[in-house]
Parts: sequence; C-alpha cells; structure tokens
Amino acid sequence: MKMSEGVEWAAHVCILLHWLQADDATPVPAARLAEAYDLPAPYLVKQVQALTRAGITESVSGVRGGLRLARPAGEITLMDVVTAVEGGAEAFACTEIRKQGMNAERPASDFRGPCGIAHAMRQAELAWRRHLASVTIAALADATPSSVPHDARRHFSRA
Amino acid sequence: MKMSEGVEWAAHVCILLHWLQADDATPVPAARLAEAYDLPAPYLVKQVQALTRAGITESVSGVRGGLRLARPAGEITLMDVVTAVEGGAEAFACTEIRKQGMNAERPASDFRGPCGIAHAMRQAELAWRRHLASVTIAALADATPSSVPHDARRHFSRA
DNA sequence: CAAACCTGGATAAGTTCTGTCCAGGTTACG
DNA sequence: CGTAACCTGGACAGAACTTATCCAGGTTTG
Repeated sequence: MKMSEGVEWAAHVCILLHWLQADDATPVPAARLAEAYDLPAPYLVKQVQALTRAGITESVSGVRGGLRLARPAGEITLMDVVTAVEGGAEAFACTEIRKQGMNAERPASDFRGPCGIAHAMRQAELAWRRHLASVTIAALADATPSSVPHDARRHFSRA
Repeated sequence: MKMSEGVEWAAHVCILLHWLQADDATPVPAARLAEAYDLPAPYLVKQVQALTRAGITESVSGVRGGLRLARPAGEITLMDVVTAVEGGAEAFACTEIRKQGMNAERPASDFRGPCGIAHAMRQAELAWRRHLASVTIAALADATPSSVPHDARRHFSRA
C-alpha cells in the first residue's frame, strides 16, 4: 500500500507551473522542471507525459517548447494528478475467495451481492478520493509562503 | 498504490473464525483455514502470523492448537486488519523535494510547516482510515447470507 | 516419544517501481 | 534549409517489493 514517488513529483510540477504562469504562459521544458527540484530528468519526463496524456498539462513541441497547465490550477485537483500518474485502479482488488474452497459447490446465486469486504474497502477508498478531489493545485499553491513562488519565478527567468 | 492480497485473506479468516466461534472457541489450525478458501497454506500462515503479532488473533501451540480471535469480532475493525498485514506506514511518503534544487540554499525556516501536498495526502488517508475503523468484523459477518456461516460450521465440524 | 501445531528465518520466482537510453517527430531560428 | 531544442514512445536494466515455499526449532496432547 504505497503510492509511487511520481505523484509527489507531478504535484510539485503542477504547482510550479502554476506559479510560473502567473505572468505569461510560455511553456517550460521538462528538463528545467527536473533541475528545479533536483530530480532525474529522464524519469520525470515519463511522469509528466502521464500528466499530458491525462489532459492536465499541455506539451509544446519544438525549440521554444515545453509544458504548461492545460487548464486553470483551480480546476486541477490532487485526485486528477494521482489518477494520472498511478492509474485509476482501486487499491483493493477483490479476488472473490469467498467462492472458493468450501464454497466452491454453492450456486452463484448465494453470492449475488458484492463481497462485504470489497464493499467496505470501496467505500473507504471513495472517502479518500473525495478528499483528494476537494484539494486543488491552486489551493496548495496559495498555502505556501509567498517568497517561494517569487524566487521560483526569478530562478526561471534568468535564462 | 495497490493493497496486498494478504489483507483480503486475513479479513476473510477473521470473519470465518468469528463464525466458527459462535458455539465454542476451540482454536482452528491455519492449514484448515487455508483449505476453507483454497489458499496456499504456507503463505496464509505468514499472513495470520501478522494478525497474531498485532493481537487480533491468538495462537495455541501443540496438538489441538490453532488460531482464534483474541477479542470479540465487534471490537476488531478492518483498519486493525489492514494495519496488521500491511504495516502502519502511510501510503504517501513526502520526500521533501521542495527543499532541493532551486531551493537548496534557502534557510530551513522557510519550510517550517509541513509540505502542503503531504498535508493534503495525510488528511485524505485519515478519511480512509476513519472509514475502515468504522467497519467491524462482526458487522461484515452479519451482512452475509445466513446459510454461508451455517455451512462453514458444518464444513469444519466434520473433523 | 510421536504427531500435530505454531514461529521465525532463509530462499527463490514474479511483478512493479525507478531510472536510463535511443530512435523518431516537431518547431524556431539563423 | 539545416541545426538545435524540445516532445513522444518504446525498449531495457536494476532495485525493491510481493508472493510463495521450505526448513529447523519449539510446544502441547495422548
């Protein structure tokens, strides 16, 4: 039950892109994003490709290309980022062992409804998802000390 | 972000032990539990050892030994089982990348509070945990068709 | 003492995560 | 128009974790 590191990276990247777009919306090369947080560039590229496939970021090819947020940061939630990077599969996968062994002979009608365990797990995950969906990238960005985004813009402008 | 299969096994085992203890509380050998759901016995043993270490089940050594619930099923929650099998570590592990790269030079005081992303993730996980903690083994057992536990007892009595 | 049971550790195969690399496509700019 | 900067996708290792098995040792019943 462990979340991939890519989620953390992707979330920070989204926040950083939001900061950098306060003024203009010129795309940022993935290599510079990696440099900003000292991450392995080729691997980070993989992760942001997932963001792009999910429609969270937009990519611009060519010489002055790079990445930018595909929509306002207020409309991107942590849930969106997690789903993009980790995939939408549920953490708990019911394998219906209740139908095996001593119950192998029972008619399928005895197990019509979903397994109670699976149902409870699903409800818990829904609570988790609902919470993540209530947190936007914009909200996360606003919650950081204002000097950080300012310095981030300064760091990226000297190019 | 995937939960280990052992959680499903352990939860079913707890429910089954609860059913079998409706009358008496004689311990059940782990090998018979494995047989009940057609699971690989040596590996299932590993998982129930985790339950025992967590104080959810009790083990009895020796010839008529086996496992039994250490406390009433109404006082064992899904959260207890998940924590026992998966460990208590949080799914999201913040690696503080905000302090790296362009922010490596900044004083630690600039990052005094917890990273916003980590905080949001923690809150979401808390919601998940709260939900799991609200579901007891007894509740799960009561939610299954009554013929299933009856047949389970019959299956185990012919020994 | 033998048989049934648990415990812990060692070990191996399979899968996922992390990370790198390369070939190919697109765009800006001199 | 060609080069350099940038993205995309796929292939490919190595590390880490999951799943699974086995064995040596300890405990209890009869």
